[in-house]
Amino acid sequence: MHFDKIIIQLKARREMLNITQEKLAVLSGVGLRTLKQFESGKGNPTLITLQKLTDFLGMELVLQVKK
Amino acid sequence: MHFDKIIIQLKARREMLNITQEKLAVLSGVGLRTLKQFESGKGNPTLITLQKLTDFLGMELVLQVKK
DNA sequence: ATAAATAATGCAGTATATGGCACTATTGGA
DNA sequence: TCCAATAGTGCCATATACTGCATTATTTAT
Repeated sequence: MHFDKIIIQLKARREMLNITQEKLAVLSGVGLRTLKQFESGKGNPTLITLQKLTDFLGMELVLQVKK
Repeated sequence: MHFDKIIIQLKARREMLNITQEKLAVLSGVGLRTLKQFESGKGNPTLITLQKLTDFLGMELVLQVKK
């Protein structure tokens, strides 16, 4: 997939915080099905969906020029 | 909007490279209408759409822990 | 001031993301 | 090994992103 890195990072962060997919889904306001699809590499979330997740996890999406 | 920053950065990068929306749309493989909606603050692009744009612009979306 | 280039918007069809539910698969601990 | 918790998947309805086309608005250069 194109965004393996983002998936892995988000998953790692969630696990580091000891939060299940179910909790993250509820607390971030993202559907459980949507989160599952994203974390398992299927799915193509919208920016808003992604931001709901990263917000709750204390993360942010940053756009930067490739070096 | 939630992602003003990303929009501004992308737009700035496009203009710095002297590329019109039309060219960027064609060359990145994103529909012109989609790009316009995004840059004008309407719209909620998917990750794939966003990556088509950032790829062409030599940029990348990075996920990081907020400080 | 005018013309040309570029950007924004309305409309509408198609594709797909979202989300719930039920079920299966996998993982982790006793 | 067995059970409970967690994660993955199929189905499917609804919402919405993606897109082209035509049109209008705005910006830029002459």
